[in-house]
Amino acid sequence: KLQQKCSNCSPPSDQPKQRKKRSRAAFSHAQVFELERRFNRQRYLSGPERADLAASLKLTETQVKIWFQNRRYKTKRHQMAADLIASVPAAKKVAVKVLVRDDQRQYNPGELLRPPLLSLQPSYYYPYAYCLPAWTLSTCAGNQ
Amino acid sequence: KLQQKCSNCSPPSDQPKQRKKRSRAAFSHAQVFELERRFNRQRYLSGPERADLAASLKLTETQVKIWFQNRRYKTKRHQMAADLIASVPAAKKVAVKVLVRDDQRQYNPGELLRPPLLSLQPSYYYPYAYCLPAWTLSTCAGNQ
DNA sequence: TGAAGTGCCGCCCTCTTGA
DNA sequence: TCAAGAGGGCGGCACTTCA
Repeated sequence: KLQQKCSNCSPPSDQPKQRKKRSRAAFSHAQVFELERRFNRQRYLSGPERADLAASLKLTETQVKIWFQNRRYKTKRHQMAADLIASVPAAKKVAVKVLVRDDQRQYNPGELLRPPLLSLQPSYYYPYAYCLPAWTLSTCAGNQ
Repeated sequence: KLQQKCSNCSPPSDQPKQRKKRSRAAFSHAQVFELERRFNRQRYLSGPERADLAASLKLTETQVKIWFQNRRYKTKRHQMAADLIASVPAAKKVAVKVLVRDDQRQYNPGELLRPPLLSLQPSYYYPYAYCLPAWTLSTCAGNQ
């Protein structure tokens, strides 16, 4: 765990690394609308789904992937903030008593930065689920 | 592929790295039987499934994970070998004509190193699929 | 022989940056 | 503001090791 694997790998550095020239693409309203609509339906995309969506929106798969990633994170932060202000008023909900059964300690103000780990959401979370070896194909293909 | 990223990372090397003393655990017949039985049913385990199985077999989750990984690879090698010898005798099966409908080209002997990509298996492939944030919990918890 | 080691890939999460 | 960069984790695949 404390290995700091490759933090400074390839240190000989012949090139100064080129800085990459960040571009900040700024998607169109239509693109954002479609992404938002899809996100509302599902929070994670499989490989093929991502490819289709990217193609239909004229975006790269990476852009779609990153957009969903950022979108998920944004939602989570808002959720955390909402949970925070909802729990501060000292008005304990009954539901809370049930949900935190595995963690009985009282939360100090500082600790509240970490979310309850059991959000008040329904099932909500749904990390990636593939059902086809599509990614295997692309992986093998790109594996020069 | 020809990157050898971290082959000689951490070169200052204060310690000679301790060699790790590989132990080669050799699972019991009962454990292997159960693993085999499960593998016959599903080739990939989700996080919770892995945890349950590991607990019931008195193995670590890593051991179960690695066992499935090795088992998959072994199966794949055998499959490749079988495909190879099955296609060499120039005795075209009828089934083949149907299964490769999307790829009409004739296979040259050299290309046969790459498997048909449409194995003779049923649905078979089924890369990991989660449905619960269980791994999120452990990830967050173990996050230093 | 087969569990474990090694290296590389991809996706995820978290936090930060800068156009 | 928000797409993208950067760091760290995890599982997978392809081999290789060696008890």
